[in-house]
Amino acid sequence: MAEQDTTSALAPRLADSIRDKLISGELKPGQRLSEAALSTDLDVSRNSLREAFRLLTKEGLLRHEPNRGVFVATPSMASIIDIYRIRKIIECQALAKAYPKHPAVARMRGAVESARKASENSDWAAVGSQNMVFHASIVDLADSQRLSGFYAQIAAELRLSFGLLANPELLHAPYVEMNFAILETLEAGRAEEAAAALETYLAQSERTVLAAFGRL
Amino acid sequence: MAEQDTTSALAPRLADSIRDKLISGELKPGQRLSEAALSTDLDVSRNSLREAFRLLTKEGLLRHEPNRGVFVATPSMASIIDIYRIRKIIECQALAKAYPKHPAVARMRGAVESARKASENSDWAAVGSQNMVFHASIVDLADSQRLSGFYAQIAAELRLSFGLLANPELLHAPYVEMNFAILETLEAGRAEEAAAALETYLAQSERTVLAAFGRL
DNA sequence: CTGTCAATATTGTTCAACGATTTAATTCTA
DNA sequence: TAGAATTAAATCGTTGAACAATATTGACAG
Repeated sequence: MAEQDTTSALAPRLADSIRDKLISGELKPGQRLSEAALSTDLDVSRNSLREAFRLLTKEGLLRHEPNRGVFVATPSMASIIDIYRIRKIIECQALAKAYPKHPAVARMRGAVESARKASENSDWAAVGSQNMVFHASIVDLADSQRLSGFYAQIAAELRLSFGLLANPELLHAPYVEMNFAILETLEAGRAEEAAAALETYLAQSERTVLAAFGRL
Repeated sequence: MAEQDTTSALAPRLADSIRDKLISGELKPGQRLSEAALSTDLDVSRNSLREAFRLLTKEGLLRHEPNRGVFVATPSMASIIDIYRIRKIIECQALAKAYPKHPAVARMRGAVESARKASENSDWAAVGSQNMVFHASIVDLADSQRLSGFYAQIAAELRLSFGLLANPELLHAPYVEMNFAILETLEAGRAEEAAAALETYLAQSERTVLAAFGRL
């Protein structure tokens, strides 16, 4: 990997590191994160670690219980519904009003192509990642830094939910070609139509995820 | 005021306290916040204060420069445009798809009524606050905790911009009756029409704010 | 088995310290 | 005197230790 960036502050780097472990599933929902244990583990002081905890708590990835510690957030049906509600509002609007030659369209295309290759290799984790890139790029169409940042946050939270679910193929594979269709429609200048397709997509995806979640 | 809530953690309370000072204008944009000075001022440790700083930085209210300290965020035209872009997407969609008997509608009505009273008394600060309550309630129509939280954040950032501008009457007074009209349209079951009116409203408000900002 | 109470562990907060970086002041040179 | 270079002061970044407050555990009595 690349050498760590010592220029930036420690706490955000710690938060990045922990976030990766959360998304990768190394840290499991509900698990308690001991300040003492983690601080010696990561070789940082308790104070620095606590600063990182605050950031992740604000992102919704950790839950803080006073005098008891921080825990990995436990996804629920309610949180999944909440997040999909937001996705429908933000992604569909961003797409509906998009300029077909926006720079983010290139990123959408790149994500679709990468997802196809990963799909051929049955690398479902990569398919999932590229799928996320595709949708983040849709939000980028709205040209709002803050909105993109917010979306990145709820996307991370959603990935936490995905981590709980078995069968990643079922969760991601069917959507590669739907993404492609949406992209084509957008580039053809029919943004409204693409947005309608995306809404259908999201509704279907939500049903799948909730069903899988209900099976736990 | 009420006695302080010692049950909750210190850092969030500090953040609340500082946020109030930011919105009220007690702390002015661009101003540097010394850790040492503020910690003795508020009678807390530097560590606790730093935790509060991180929270507010993540909210966009403070800007952090490595090894130089934190500064009150300086609103810019870019940030105002960014925020209005988000408002159009979120508020209009929330309103367009709203259920006319949603509990948040009552809060909208309360805000309109309070704003009218404040307007009669020429209490423009109160008019502005109630205006914010009205729009936050619109977002609540979408029934998404996360979305409402995010909106609260950008609303705070927008209030920071308002604080820079003179003539609060011009910024808030004209919109009281427009809010009322939107509310009536929604309650009449014409949500789409209300959303269209809101979009016009937001475009006009944005122009006014940007114009005032340009005069600085 | 259940409730009480002490012992233990963990978090919440503060303080002091020190290296690193920025900012201000001072000195030196042309 | 103006400007550049150097030194000194202030501030941040991070750590470690300390102690109070709270939560958990385990022993014990009934």
